[in-house]
Amino acid sequence: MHEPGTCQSCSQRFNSVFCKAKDEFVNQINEQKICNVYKKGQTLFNEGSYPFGVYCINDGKIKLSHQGDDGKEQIIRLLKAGDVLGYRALLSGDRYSASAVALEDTQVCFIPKDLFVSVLKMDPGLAFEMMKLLSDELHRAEIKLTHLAQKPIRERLAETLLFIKETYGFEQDGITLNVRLSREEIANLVGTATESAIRLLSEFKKDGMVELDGKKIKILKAKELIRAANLQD
Amino acid sequence: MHEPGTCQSCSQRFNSVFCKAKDEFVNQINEQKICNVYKKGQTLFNEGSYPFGVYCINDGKIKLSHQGDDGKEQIIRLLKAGDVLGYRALLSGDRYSASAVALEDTQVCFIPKDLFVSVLKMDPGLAFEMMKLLSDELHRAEIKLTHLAQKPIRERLAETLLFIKETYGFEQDGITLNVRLSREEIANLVGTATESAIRLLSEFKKDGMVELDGKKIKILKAKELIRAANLQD
DNA sequence: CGAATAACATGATAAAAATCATGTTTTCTG
DNA sequence: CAGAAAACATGATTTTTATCATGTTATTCG
Repeated sequence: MHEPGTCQSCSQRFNSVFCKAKDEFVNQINEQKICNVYKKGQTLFNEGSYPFGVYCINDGKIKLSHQGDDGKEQIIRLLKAGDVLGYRALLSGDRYSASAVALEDTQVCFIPKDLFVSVLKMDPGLAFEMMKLLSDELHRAEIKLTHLAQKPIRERLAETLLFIKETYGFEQDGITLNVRLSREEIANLVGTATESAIRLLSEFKKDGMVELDGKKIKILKAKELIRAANLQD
Repeated sequence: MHEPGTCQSCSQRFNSVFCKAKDEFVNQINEQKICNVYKKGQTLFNEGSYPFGVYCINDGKIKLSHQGDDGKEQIIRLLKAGDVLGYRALLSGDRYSASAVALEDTQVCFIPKDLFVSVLKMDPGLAFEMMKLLSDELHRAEIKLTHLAQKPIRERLAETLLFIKETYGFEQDGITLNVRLSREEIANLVGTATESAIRLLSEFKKDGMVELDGKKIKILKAKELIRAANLQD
């Protein structure tokens, strides 16, 4: 991980919600941004606290999770370089409804609330991208909601593995998922008990669909996994 | 239900996402809007088709639902006068991911896509309200997602009844939910089997929390229902 | 390095929820 | 209005999933 440069030359600039933002505003953001590194396991913000701005991931991985009423974690989003977080609460005028924790050492730029809001008001391009982002997230949430309500855990686990693949891709070998998640985190992504996730992962392994080596998960038969996920869309 | 007037004088104007929109744009919308009445059970749009604009409910009630992979309905939103629908797909540049069906005779105004988008680009007030709306919906979806993953059906049913109350309120008597939903629809809102919803409603009745008279549901003990929903937030 | 702790794994059991079956009531429709 | 269809209700059964228990393997940290 190298030092962050300017927003203008940021490798993620055209890969993020800021892709359509005017140069003039990108310059303003560059001047006021505050870059920071969060070590693996560190918290960016906590559910219940007030947002003071948005975070833009330069490099690394972050999980966003809710605390269920009984204290159980539910992971609602996985974020990577180019992703922005913290906007939901800010736009709703709410406290954070989720906590953000780094899954590995992660470099993020913080953009203060007032600046973000004022740019959003002056730059329709950014505003539109923001609406698109929100709409896409809403879509994803609604699909997940339907699957949680209707699909058995085995299918949801298969789907989750494919989702992790979509989000973080593979390592150089082309088959190992490029993120390390505990079985508990996988369970909290699927929405099930940790033991159930472990058990089904073992089944997938027995069926030859995946290979397990500690937290390294290799996808051996993506097609069968897709079948196991039973996706129509 | 009376004839729709102008958007300028619409009873829902300041009750909707258009509350902050400039008069100039409201006038434009008024000129191009197309009003329509949908009978109970009629479909406004279907999952999979392309959006040509957004719908603004003047009077009535609408359900938005997904089709699960196995064909089972999942109701993702309940809408009432003042609510707008169809924007998610439009902003994502997608097809509709849900179908909209009138729960009773409903009057809606249709605003063509191009007009809506162009106003959205020129009116930051409207754009901001739209972002707030999307953020709020996203929030709701994420909470529901967590509850689907973590809470037993009994709690979710209690929560659903309270949600219906929040959305549609009571009839004049102050205790009867102001909407008629079939047991199957309630189940599809809760995310459970119809029989389970029926069974638990009977339990709630036996416990004296609700009174059932066909599709009329009376909330007798709201406090106990809140307790049964086991809400921390 | 080695003890302590956390994560992983798996079997046994219990609880939750879906499905199946059947009968009743309500609603729709000719 | 009567017959048909749909919705509602409830018991019995099966399936799914969570929980509990216990042992093993990794990780962390002094």
